[in-house]
Amino acid sequence: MSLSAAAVRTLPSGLAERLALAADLFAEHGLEATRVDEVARITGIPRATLYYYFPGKEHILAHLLSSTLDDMAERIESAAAVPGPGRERLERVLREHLAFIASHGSTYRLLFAELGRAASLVDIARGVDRAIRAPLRAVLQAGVDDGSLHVLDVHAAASVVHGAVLVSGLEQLLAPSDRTTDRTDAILQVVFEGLGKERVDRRAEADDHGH
Amino acid sequence: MSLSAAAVRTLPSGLAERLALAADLFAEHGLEATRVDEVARITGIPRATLYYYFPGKEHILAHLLSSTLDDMAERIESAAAVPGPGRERLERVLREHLAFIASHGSTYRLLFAELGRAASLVDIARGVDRAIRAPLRAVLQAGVDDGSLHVLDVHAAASVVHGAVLVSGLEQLLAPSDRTTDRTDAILQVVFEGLGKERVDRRAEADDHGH
DNA sequence: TCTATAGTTGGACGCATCGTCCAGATTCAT
DNA sequence: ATGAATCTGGACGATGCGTCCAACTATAGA
Repeated sequence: MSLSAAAVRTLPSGLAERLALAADLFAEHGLEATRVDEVARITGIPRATLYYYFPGKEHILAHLLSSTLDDMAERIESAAAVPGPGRERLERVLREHLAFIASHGSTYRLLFAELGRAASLVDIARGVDRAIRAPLRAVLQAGVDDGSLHVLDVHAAASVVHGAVLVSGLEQLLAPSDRTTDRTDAILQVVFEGLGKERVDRRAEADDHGH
Repeated sequence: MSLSAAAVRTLPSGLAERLALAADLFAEHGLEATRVDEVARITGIPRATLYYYFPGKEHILAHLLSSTLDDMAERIESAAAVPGPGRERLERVLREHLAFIASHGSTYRLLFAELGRAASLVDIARGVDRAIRAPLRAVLQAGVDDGSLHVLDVHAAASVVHGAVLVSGLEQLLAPSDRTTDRTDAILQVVFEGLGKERVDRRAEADDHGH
């Protein structure tokens, strides 16, 4: 919806479903190395029909990315919407984001690959901002306002957190583990506590002993 | 050198130099959308000569990425090698990394774009690990050992920090600013201090007053 | 039921670009 | 000077994109 790649003609929902089958293809080979014939074969949608709905291959990909982004936006926004202090909302958003990467691995990789591209799929960058960055900034700001987060520069913090989750999440994809939860906790620990030494550890719940 | 893409024949240094001119091309259009004829035109190296040295287009790209990685490895390793507490070495590495991204923008974007790709350029991932991740883990571990860093999980911390710097750095590329230093400081602040509230704020400079 | 309109498809086509091939040119060491 | 290695122009086959169109199917209205 949000991308300029939006179909000139409205795409029947049946087709939209079957198109999703092509995501892995694109993810594995990249945009150009993916053959339109392959997409047609995998999805069962005739080539001519693909070109009936899309002006070209890259628009098929854009549609896939776009709908993935819509999914993500929805999940992240609803995680962000749960009331509570900014700090907790942020944590929820980050967990959701990590979970999303884990479940949509292949598509997410693509999103990430096309992200830097200056050329054709620019709108993707906008979509990423809408789906991820904006909600991130919102909860960060909320945390600043209610004093539950230590944030001096919301914009910088959003970049840092986004990158941290993105790269960590992708790394988990490459070296999958059964202890996903542990890893998630480890990532969040770094994000919240930072790497610097000086701090009063207030979470006296675990083993620890004040300071 | 390190990548399997290493030329079958040794590449004359003259060509290597002129080849660098093609980096922007690849960066802007991506691997497949970059025409070999364009590469030939831009670099002044005849097409036949390109194919004399490289088995194919993607190997040209791999060579570019590989030598960029070598540069980066050198700079980051030397930043990491300066003696001192782990915490300071880490900071130096991160600043170097950010500076590198800023100066090698286009190539770096590509590196990042091809990173997730499972297919042809796998070795790139290995190169990134060698050039960035390994030094990062080393200084993090040093910080753990000498007590200058607060790190529970070196691997997770390396991912987080890498992602933070990567994404923040790329973002600076897209929206360049004259106050690069400020931004760098803001990024490092988040990395070192984290987002959690509870801490003894040693920077008692600003207006604040508890909460 | 008939018919017009929109949706859908197979198949052939033109075109761009890749990578190959090779004959000839150039360089370089002996 | 001569042979070997390096380099280059140009032609070629193959592949895959996107276009085109004629035919087929569904649907809706009369």
